[in-house]
Amino acid sequence: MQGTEYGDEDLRRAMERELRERLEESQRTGRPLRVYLGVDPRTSDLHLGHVVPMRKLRQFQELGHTAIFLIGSFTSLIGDPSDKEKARRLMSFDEVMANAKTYTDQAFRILDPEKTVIDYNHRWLGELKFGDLIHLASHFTVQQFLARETFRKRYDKGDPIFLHEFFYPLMQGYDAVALKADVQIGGTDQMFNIIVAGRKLQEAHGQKPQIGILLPLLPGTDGVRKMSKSLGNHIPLETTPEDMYGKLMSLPDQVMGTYMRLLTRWTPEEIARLEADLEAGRLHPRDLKMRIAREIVDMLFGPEAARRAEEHFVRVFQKRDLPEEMPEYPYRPDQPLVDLLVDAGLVKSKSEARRMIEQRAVRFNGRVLEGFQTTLPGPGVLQVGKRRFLRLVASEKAPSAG
RNA sequence: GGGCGGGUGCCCGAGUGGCCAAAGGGGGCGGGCUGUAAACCCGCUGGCCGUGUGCCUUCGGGGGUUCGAAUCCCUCCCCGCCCA
Repeated sequence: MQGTEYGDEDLRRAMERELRERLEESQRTGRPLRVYLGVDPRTSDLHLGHVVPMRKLRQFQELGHTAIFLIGSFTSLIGDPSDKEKARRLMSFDEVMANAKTYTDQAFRILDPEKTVIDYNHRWLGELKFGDLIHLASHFTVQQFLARETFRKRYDKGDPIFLHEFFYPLMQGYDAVALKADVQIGGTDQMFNIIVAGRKLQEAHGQKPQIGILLPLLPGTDGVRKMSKSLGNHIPLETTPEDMYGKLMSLPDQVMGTYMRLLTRWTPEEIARLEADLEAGRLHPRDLKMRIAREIVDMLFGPEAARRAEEHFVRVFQKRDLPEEMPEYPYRPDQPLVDLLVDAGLVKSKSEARRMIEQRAVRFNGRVLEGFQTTLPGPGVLQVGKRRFLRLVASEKAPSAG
């Protein structure tokens, strides 16, 4: 149960005991445990925050248990209210399935594709009748829901709480029933869904209640709030090793410990040593962060990609050299700078282009450019800010006469 | 269904006839500095061009009053509270 977090000693002890018993039983009977992790495709990206529970799932997988990666094709329609202080938009099934399209590919960066069971909860949630819902709901009181912090806050503030939001835990709880889950993995914000809703509904259906493994939440790039795409503080899995490395380097120093503990493959002893070195001034914070970034990129993309990502970072951000590779765009002698920046996609609008020029953020071959209507003397490297680069190349074909 | 309060830029929020492209904060971006795309400091943050006391679009939707509306009126939609 290393690395778990329950916020309540009794619960922790109970879960530890039950897990031990269930593992022993599994060993005795030869029946692997059914361990599941559910992820809602509210967006198209999985991110580093998802990696934490996925790695835990992978551990069970390696021990020979059945790992189920559940895609919340139905729960996503509502969205989990557990971690949000406002109601979420209802989504359409098509939208959700479109988002889910690459989820499995992304997940297989961590999970073993050969051994992972992929399932979708619309298969059973979509089949429930109104009467079934009434039965599920009858196991809970409104007070239990209102006691939850996120609903409590909204209630006190006079913010809307929609009735359908109460269905979310019922749905997730029923997932555990449908999957006959022995263990469910989730973040600490899943306490209610896993421990209350899931276990209660399983017992009501004559099943042994699942064991909840609750893992700490990974803070996002702001270093404070839970990583989430909707908060804009996420590091997506679907990106380049260079981008991931850079985003990791922009983390505030104070979350390095959390990242080491939750994401790296390092042992607690190694982490303790690194932290002691940091404390004593033997290890530079930047260097530690570079090691963390490299380790995480290595884990997800492999050692070679991690090495290249680090090189790129040193070259572009530390030495302020040009990146090895950059997008190309045809050079046109008559194209005014403002138009060029927009057409090439370096900025979103001409107004932004003008702002960038005014702020002396636009460089050509290393020299700051001035004047909106400036045209460039020839092919070369155009740069906006520190990280937007473009190689202007002579067109391969001469422009057709006309 | 009734009464009251509310719906403002990416988010939160101030503004209750002109000084409003709209305070302040957050986020984002840029510059400086650096140890890094941390921290810190400064600036920018609707669009368009002719960069000007410029033009266009924006304050839930539609309509109106006015020389002029985020602000007033009508109407519709949505949310909260209380009542039923």
